[in-house]
Amino acid sequence: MASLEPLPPTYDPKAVEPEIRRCWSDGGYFHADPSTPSPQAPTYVIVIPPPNVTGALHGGHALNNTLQDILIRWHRMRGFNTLWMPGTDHAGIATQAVVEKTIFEKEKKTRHDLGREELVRRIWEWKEKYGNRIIEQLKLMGCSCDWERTRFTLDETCARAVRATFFRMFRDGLIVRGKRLVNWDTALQTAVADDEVYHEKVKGHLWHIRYPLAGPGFGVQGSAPRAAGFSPRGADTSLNAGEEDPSRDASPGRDREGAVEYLIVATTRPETMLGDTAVAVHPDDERWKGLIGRKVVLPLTGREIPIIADPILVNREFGTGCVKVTPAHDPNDYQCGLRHGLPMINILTPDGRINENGGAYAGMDRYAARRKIVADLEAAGLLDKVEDHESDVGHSDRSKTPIEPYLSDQWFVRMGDLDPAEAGRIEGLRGRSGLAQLAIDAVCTREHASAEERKACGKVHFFPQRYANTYRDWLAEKRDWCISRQLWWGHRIPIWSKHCDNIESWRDSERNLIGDGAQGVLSERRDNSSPAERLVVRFVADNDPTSSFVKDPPPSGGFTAYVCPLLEDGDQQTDEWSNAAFKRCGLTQDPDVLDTWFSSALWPHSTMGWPDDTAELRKYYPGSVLSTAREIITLWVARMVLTGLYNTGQAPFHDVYIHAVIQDAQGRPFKKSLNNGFDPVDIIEMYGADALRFTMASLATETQDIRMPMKKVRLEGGRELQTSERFELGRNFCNKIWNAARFAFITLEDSTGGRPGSDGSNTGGTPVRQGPIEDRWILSRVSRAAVEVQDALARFAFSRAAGLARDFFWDSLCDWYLELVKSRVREHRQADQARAVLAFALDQALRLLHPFVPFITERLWSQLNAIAPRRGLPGLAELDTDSPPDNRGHDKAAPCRPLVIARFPPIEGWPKLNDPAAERVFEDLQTATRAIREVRSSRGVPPRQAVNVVVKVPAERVESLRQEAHVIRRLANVGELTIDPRAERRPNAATLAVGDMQIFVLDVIDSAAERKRLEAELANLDGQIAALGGKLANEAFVARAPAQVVATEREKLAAVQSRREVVVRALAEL
RNA sequence: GGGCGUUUAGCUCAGUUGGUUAGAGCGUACGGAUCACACCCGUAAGGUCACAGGUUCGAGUCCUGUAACGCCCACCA
Repeated sequence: MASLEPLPPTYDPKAVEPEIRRCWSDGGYFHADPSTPSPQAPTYVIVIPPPNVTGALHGGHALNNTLQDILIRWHRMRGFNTLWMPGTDHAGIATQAVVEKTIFEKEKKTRHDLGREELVRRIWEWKEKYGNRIIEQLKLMGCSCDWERTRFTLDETCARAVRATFFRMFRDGLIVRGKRLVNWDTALQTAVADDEVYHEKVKGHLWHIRYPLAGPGFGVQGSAPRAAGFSPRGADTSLNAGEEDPSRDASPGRDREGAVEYLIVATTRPETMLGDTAVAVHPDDERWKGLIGRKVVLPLTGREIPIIADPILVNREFGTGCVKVTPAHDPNDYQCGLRHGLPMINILTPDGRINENGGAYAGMDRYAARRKIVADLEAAGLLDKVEDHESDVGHSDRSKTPIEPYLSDQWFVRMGDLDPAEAGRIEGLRGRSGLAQLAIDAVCTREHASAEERKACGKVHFFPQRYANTYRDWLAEKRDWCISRQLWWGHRIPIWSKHCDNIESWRDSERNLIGDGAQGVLSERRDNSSPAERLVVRFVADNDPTSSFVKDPPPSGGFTAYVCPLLEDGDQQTDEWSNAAFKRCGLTQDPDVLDTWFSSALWPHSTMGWPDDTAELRKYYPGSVLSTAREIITLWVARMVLTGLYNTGQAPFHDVYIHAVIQDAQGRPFKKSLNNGFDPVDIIEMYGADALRFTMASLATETQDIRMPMKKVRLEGGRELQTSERFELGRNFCNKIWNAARFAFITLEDSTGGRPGSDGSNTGGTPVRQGPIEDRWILSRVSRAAVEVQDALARFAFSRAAGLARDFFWDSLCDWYLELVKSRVREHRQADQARAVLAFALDQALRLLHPFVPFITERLWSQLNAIAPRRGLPGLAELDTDSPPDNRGHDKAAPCRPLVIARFPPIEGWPKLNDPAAERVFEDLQTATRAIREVRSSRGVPPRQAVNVVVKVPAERVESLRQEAHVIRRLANVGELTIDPRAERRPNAATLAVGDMQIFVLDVIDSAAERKRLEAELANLDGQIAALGGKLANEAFVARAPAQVVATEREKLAAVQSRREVVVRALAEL
């Protein structure tokens, strides 16, 4: 690094960032080693929420990864063995859809044209080509992940953990097979997740259909022909159903004698009636009470279906109070069907046509069938009426076509409570009743006052704490987790199955499978584990309607055998290898893949090499913090806790930090479709990575939303992009840091007595404690800033931490201290000590700021090392820069450690530098300075023109104030400054009363303006006196408020009153 | 429908167990090409803390209710 070239006056991130990135990368500073720096060093670990491999960096990533990097860099500098584990997620459907789309656009081929193997190959190809984009973007941001460890949820390390977990869960009876309604995309012929379904209002109709009652003795005679539904006589019998009948609504479906002839049900999807298996009414509904248990004839099919009572499904007030029940095609009906043990008739083919269960309508597209059915019902006189109806219809986000609820076989993880005996046998449940309970009990929902208490509690803590409830409430439902997806991109479900007509045919396969002969599939394994430890077989009897797994094959009748092997020593060919082996036994692998969240759930331990007992797992698991968005508390966080406990016995992290969601000015979340977000790479291009990061940190308050007004700008090249003025906050601050450092470098180099530190006594021989007040003050501020910033970070109060660091740097260091150093250096007044203090303060500031703005601070650090290599304060604050880096340092050749691994200011600050008295006095000086400036400004005194000032202070402070007078003189541009305990106001002087001082600014008088100013001040003081006096006159206050508070109020009143006297006198003399 | 959050200066937000006449950044106004920085420096103006009750000696802060906005979850025959 060419450190000593003069720095340009404006910080140029583009000139600095690539060089710094290379320096960090070459030095390997982000790499974590389980045994370095020392076995005793505490560990700090964050696993990155793996971004979607198809993804590009967006605002949410910029925020979340900035915050994680701040935590990581902070702890690395504190000497922790620090690991930030990076990686990407294969993101099942999202990735497959993207690749399918590009293939279709280029080659007009669907995945069915390509076939499974070829499509998966193409997706891998695509992933290798484009899958690192987001990683590269994270590097641009300066994220200090251990890139050597970068994982992918579909790589072999993760795949082994997936297979091992599935095997264990299957063995423990926690993975089961079942029917389930999925959101079926008939265009893509795949199930899509709930969150991939969007709802759209669609104008449709509500068809009211008559279901005639079945059985003898009901309604009019001749119900049998009507029951067939097709009979024209069906129409004849509905005598009173015409629109002209005013009594119809009051007693629909009754004949002239009031006997019930038919029930009317309403539906938006008439074709689903082909799969109806009941009509439900409310049990307390007087209209239909007597019919419960009878049957109706399903029109068009002639099937008889029961009338059942269901208070959950039926809303008495809605429509006729009768509901058709189609368990295979509606989620509510499905639940109802389960409650009543109803048959479930699937009427659809995967591509959305009516299947063989649809009788005459089989083979028709569902919408064609709908039209035909409506026409047939009308012809049969069974269509009561048709209403316009607007309803929310679920659409697939991928194909934009309407979703069909579709009943299919799926795999589930059981979340609920198990039979106690069963639960007790499962080691992974650690004595809990079930997986959901295991995860619920791991999280603390109580408030803890301190970090120590939290640690003692031993559970996972959420920040902000309220999100613990979101987590717990969702888990408390204990709904089974559907883990199968009808996709090709993902972890294939490690289950091979075979249907057997009888037990003998199974015995053959079994011999092949686990026989001890050479032909036994699993004998190819290297280890000596017994078959039971590496192979689990479960059976489902053909005649079991619940499809429950049993351990032994049914002695009679057909059944399906499900085989789950533990394939943990495989390689990338595992699927091919095992498929071939099992094929020889007549077994075929389940075509589905696992839910993406199944592998994400294992991320904190799979990335560390579990199920092997690796050094990484021992050192870096469990992690310290998980930082993520609230929308995946349930999908991801809960499942990580659950699998972490189940597999390892330990929750995967101690704290969960939930960051806010960035929204636009209208409060809408950033969405691609709205194009209301920003591209962090654009922001880095325009303002620099540090500006992006500092702004992000400043925004990270505890609220759940962050609003970010965006605006469009057009670059010189004509490209249009979205940005926000708020990033100027970060850019301006970086420029300030840059220039303050430039000034410091000039000052430090300009030393006639050699650079500070060159002789080892870098305070110029002057004990800092006796120097000018600004030295003691800024050093005390350095110490306090170190404490306060770290205190805020420890509470995940990023905005506060950034604000404190900024205030310290800009307000204290730049606006006050540097301004005072200027005159000292120029006047050679204790200049060496000023340089020493300046070098120390800048050193500490760069360290403190590094986690927020790493690039600029690292660059300036190298310059500071060259100019002032030794900058500790002997006896007061020793620094690691004062001695050469130890042998464990990463970069032995460098004269100084790079900032990225330099020591952070101590968490307890620098106790020997704390000087509250100096801070108090300096505050008074600041107040006096500001007061004089105000007078100058309001009188229009030109900045260059000095004013003369007389200050009256109590006699005991005269000496000390005379020593400190340079602060006021310099910063308020005061010429003659007289300090006199007996000073009197002079004519033409403006009068100020601050603290215990009276300040007279001479020869600036403008009677009218002065009167106005004094009167305003008087009004202000009177207001305060009224408030304080009223409070103290209140007997209840004096009696009940703490004595301390009362005493403070009395002191305040006295001080304000004495200031008032000064003002009154000045007014009188005017 | 269930849960959660927000409402403080023109804008975006702080305000730490209740205790000065409520703060910051941006924006605005005035002054400043002073040898670190105009992406800067100095100064100022700007607030019935959404509304209505209550608790308290004392409420931006705690409680109840109302309103508006927003997020998550569930559901809509």
